[in-house]
Amino acid sequence: MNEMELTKNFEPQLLENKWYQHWLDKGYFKSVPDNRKPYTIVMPPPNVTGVLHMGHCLNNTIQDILIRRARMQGKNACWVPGTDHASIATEAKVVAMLRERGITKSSLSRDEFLGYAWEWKEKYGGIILQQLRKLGFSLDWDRTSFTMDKDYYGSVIKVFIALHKKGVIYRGKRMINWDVKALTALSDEEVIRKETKQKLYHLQYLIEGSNEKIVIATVRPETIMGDTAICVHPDDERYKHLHGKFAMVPLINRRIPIITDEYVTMDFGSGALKVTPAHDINDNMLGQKHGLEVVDIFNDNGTLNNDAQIYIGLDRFAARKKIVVELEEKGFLIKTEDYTSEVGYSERTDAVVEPRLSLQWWVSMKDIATPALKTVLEEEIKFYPPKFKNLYRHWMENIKDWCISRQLWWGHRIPAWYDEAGNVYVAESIEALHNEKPETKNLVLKQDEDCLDTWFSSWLWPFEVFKGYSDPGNKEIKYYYPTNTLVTAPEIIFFWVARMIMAGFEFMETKPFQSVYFTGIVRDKQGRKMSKSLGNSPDLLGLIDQYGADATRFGIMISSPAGNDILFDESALEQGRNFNNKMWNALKLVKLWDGRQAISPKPLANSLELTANSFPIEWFENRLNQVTAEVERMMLEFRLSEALKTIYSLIWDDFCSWYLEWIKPGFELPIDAGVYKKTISFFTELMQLLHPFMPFVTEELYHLLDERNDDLCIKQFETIVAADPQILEKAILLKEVITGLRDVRNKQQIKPKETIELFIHTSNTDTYKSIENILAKQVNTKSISYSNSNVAESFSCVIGKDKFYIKTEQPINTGHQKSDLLKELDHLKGFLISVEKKLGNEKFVQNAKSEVLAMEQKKKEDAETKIRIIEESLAAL
RNA sequence: GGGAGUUUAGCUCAGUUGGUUUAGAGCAUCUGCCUUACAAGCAGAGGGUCGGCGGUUCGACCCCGUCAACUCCCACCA
Repeated sequence: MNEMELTKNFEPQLLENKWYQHWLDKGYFKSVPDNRKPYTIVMPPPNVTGVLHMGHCLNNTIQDILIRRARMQGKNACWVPGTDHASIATEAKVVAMLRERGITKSSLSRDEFLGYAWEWKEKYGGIILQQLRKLGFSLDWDRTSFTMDKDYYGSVIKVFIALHKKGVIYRGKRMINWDVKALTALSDEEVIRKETKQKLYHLQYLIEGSNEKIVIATVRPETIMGDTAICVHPDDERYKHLHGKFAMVPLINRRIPIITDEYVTMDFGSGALKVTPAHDINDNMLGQKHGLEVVDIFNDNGTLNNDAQIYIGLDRFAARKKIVVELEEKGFLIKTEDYTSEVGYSERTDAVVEPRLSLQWWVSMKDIATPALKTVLEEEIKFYPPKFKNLYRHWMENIKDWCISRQLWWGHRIPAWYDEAGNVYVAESIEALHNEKPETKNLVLKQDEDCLDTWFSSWLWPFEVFKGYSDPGNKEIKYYYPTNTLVTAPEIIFFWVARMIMAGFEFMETKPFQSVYFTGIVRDKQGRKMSKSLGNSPDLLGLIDQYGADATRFGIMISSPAGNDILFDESALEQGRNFNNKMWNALKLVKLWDGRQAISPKPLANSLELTANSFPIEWFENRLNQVTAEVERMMLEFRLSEALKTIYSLIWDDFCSWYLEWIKPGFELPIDAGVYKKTISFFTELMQLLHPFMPFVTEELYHLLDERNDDLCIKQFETIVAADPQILEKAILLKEVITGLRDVRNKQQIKPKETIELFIHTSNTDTYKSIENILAKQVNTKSISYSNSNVAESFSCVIGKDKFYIKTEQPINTGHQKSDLLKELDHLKGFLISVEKKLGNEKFVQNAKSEVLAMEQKKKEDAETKIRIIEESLAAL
């Protein structure tokens, strides 16, 4: 390859498509069971309605890093993609799409509607999966699953039946959260509670048979028509004389009893509570306890019904306004105050959720939660970061039954049939029912209109993508399950993570995954969560176009320590792009030397004789070993962003800034062939280490570095070799000396091109001799010599325990030198005092470990030596 | 109301069972450089009494208590 062909900067766009297609063509991402150890991740299925956003990018980049690394470590890596049918979200999209075409859902039959829905799904449902390819994700696309695939659908139904048979699923009339916009029940988890400014209205109800009035406080005056009691605390002296009496509901004059219950807080409002069992969870509980009548005054869509008697057909909030006016006119409203409380909103439609009494299907959770709680507490499933364990435990210990029926068509239809007498029959299909119970053949049966909560299908995801329930004991489920790591957002720990663990134990008799990595939530610079409604999500595809996929992956990973929220800042992507460029330019430098190689005078590898030339190689080899081991440790603890930082610094600082500069031959001089070869091999190893994080640029450079007959993507890591600490220490000294001398040059304003004469006063001449040529090049000396006495007319400085004299043409600014030395002396003396104090402390000497003691002793001696050298320098000035 | 978390350089964060020279990185800032890969760069530098107070310890960024600020989760105060 001719260096002229290499562009000035790295240009990712074309390469990315090229390499992704190449990887696919080679089938690198495909997995079939074999003799290797499996490493399995099931991707959290995005909604079919979804488009790529930051959350997906973060989430899936993490998974891709884990999967790619596992693949390169010789494991059979299997990453399963798929989508979730997202019942309520998709149905809302389809309804909106139909509305644009002038079609209402109610004008369609169920089958017609589902026809449109499938059409929509086929057209838009794959968009997000296509977008994921842009980021280079190494998913096994042949395994793409969908929660409404035929077999998957069948399994969901079978699971329902199995749980129903066990009595875990039941039908019950309970208070549910009703979404008046989507016209469906919601689970508690789908309700978002938000602080909402409201008014607290104080209303007076007339006591029957007297002129006395009782005052209650409410934020929902429109529900007074559903009142069936007033409740006071039994000990409340103010109301004792009213016990057992009746009050009249304003405007409609219904006679309701005054009851007592300790539930009532005496010092809130007036201490009297209106009880509306149909429209409030607590009131309902009170109603049940006291046998109160239930008057439901709302229609499904949140308008008032006939039982409300007044304002029939009006929306609840419109009715509230009018009722307040009327109550005021008629003297029932005595006070209004501002009041803030939490109001529930539908996660999907943002409508204010209406508590409502309704007949729904439920999953009894207590029993199935038990093993799922235990497995996390005992860390058979490990959470990263561990703080989520507590959250999980708290929820699981207080778990409530799960409402799983939704009044929607898009989803898994509940396999229950009703006869005309209202009896319920649960079976896989009408045919199955007839077979099981032949007597049902003569009945007129109607299937339940509702479908199941989306999460009732996605809780089967980790095993059903391998057909673990529909085809139990098959080869794939045995091989891939339990999966290794689940990577997901903490927001869905209850929706999904907890339920998957329950399903794992319930249906597969074992956990679904070994560990769960909770990512942070992506926020904007102001710390706000990224959301569609705020419009603060950046255009991810635009960013990929602008910076490249690798830079995007880099940017998002470098700023996301496990479990911490990440503040998205485009400058991180810039850093990623610059990193690409840095590596690209390093490649250009190395390629410049290709064809300009000189034969190595002696073999470098395994050479026992350390020549000055071989030190950079010796060092980098060890440094590489050291970092490789560090990265491995970090990866095992899921400290991905730290691992990336470490590799970044290894490449940028150690390789580019130090190593390449050290081996760089003089202007237009040839490079030692052995050094060249080693450099290519280091570069290759660096690319391999980085590859899981930034797959495209590394693959490209891998191929540009040398002729290859394989791809980096599947190149196996070598076993980790221990690093030699002595060589590493020597390099640290060398770097320190170079930096220190450059600092002197800078401060003395010695021009970069001007050479200096360097004299070293050291007890360790051999060490310096072996790295002399590097030192000479790096600080631009014309000579290096060793001297144990002061060098006249020179500038001196102390680095480590050695003293350096610099002679230059320039006049020396001793003022600078003096103040620097004094500053350092000050610091050292302070330090020495603290160390001496420690060593003078008898208790320290008695209690501290011997290593610690020895170290303190050494600190003291070192400090004393340095102080002596500096004082000498000062005296010589 | 209950629970959890956070507080370290101007900003974003590391700091792995309390002792490796009185704290590290990236970004930003300052100084000098178009030096034979890279100005999207190179070489250097400055910047922190680790939120406040108290305690345990020979020794605390790290453990305990307390106060303050912020964040999140859960919960039925109308």
